[in-house]
Amino acid sequence: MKQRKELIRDVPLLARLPEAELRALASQGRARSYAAGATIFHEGAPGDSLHIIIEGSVRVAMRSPSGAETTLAVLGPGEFVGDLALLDGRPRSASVVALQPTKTLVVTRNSFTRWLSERPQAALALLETLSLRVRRTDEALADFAFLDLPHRLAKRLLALANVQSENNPSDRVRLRVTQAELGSMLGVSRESVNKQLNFFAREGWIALGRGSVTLTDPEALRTFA
Amino acid sequence: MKQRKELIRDVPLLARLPEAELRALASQGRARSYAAGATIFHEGAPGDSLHIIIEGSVRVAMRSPSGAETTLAVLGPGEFVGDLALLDGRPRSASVVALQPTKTLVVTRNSFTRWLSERPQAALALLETLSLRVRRTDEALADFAFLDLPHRLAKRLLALANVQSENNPSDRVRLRVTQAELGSMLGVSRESVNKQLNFFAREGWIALGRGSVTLTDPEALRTFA
DNA sequence: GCGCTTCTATGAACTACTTCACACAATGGC
DNA sequence: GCCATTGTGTGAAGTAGTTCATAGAAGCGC
Repeated sequence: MKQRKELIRDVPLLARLPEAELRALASQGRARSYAAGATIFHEGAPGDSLHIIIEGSVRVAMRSPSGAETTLAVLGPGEFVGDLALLDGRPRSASVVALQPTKTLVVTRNSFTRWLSERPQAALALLETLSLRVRRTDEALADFAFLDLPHRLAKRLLALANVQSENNPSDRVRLRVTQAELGSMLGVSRESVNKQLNFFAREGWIALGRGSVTLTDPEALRTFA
Repeated sequence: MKQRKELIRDVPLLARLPEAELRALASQGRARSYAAGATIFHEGAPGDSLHIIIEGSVRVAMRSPSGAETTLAVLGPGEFVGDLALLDGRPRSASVVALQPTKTLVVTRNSFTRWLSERPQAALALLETLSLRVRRTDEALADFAFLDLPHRLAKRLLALANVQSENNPSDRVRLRVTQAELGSMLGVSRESVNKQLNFFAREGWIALGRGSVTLTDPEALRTFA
């Protein structure tokens, strides 16, 4: 019980709520575990639960009619997925798959909406979080409209580095991501990502490994993007 | 006074609130008028007000470093802009320009947040609206990643038709939009839009005019998209 | 009514991506 | 240790978009 409450503390959205309210939400949740590669929920399915990620990481993705996939986000501990279906009652807008063995805390719609309607402050915090999300997505949309692959890729690498090294401010950040994954995030082919990464590497801005990209000169990347 | 309250009734977001609460919000708002082409607010500016559109229409757009523009949305009476800056306290994420002579009802941050924090139901309704917005934007993002111009264009025409003919369910919808505007919505050049529209026209699905696109066979367009 | 501006139309040359084909390297299962 | 799988690297050919140039038509200001 103690542990769960502590974990929820890390959720940016909820971190500022009084302890008693945290305890109330935590007590409603049920822990679940997923193996690497397991699907937490499918795009289009009816949704009545919110997952707070306790451990591991997940990929949020949408599928095109023709079978291609685009990655909307990769989320880790302290973040949550499934809130949309909960708030507006519609089917899941995207699929969520565990990237590693992952533990989540599942909160059902009933307990969440009851909890939320009793706590105006939580609703305001959630509004703020959703606001930021709309901003980020709008920005991504603008990037798609304006920027070519080299610049989008540079931006994305820096964004990934930002997320990963929040507590570890070392200069050389090593991103664990494949070129195919980058392609699916950017809406381009794996080959194009490869060629562009090799260009960055020849400039000395990054170093490539199997399944990893290491930013050796983030500053140069930033001025490029 | 009566009139203002009636107008707010049309805002989808707020339409289900009890009358007394509507009156409370309306009494906080101040009417403002903008000429066609006037800027309501600028991307990057500090934002402390929400605009509810009473009359006319506005274009929400972001600008690239190199000066190009992308249109995120075109909104009409009953819709609102500026909510993000109000909810998360950040600068304006996009610029808003009046397309026609436009009247808005301006609500300041102070009165809005006070009003909102006293009304849990309103917060829930807003959460639902923002949820739907996140969904729409994510979908737009997926369209950018998956679809080529012909399909994106077809989809956009249908979406515009949907918005415009909510009350007018006639088959032949006439959209008042220039090809340059379509290009800025889709992130492609005006010329590409032109060529694709002409293809649709040759197929007999639409008819073109100066500053307008008329959907003559929406069904065919839909099966194409 | 005349001219200015906005909008549509179209072709030619260019570029940034795509798909396909293939080679090779590292890792994991057993 | 071997094989199957997953990931990277690269070139050739194709294509969907770009920019640039140029033209005409429609509306608007006065």
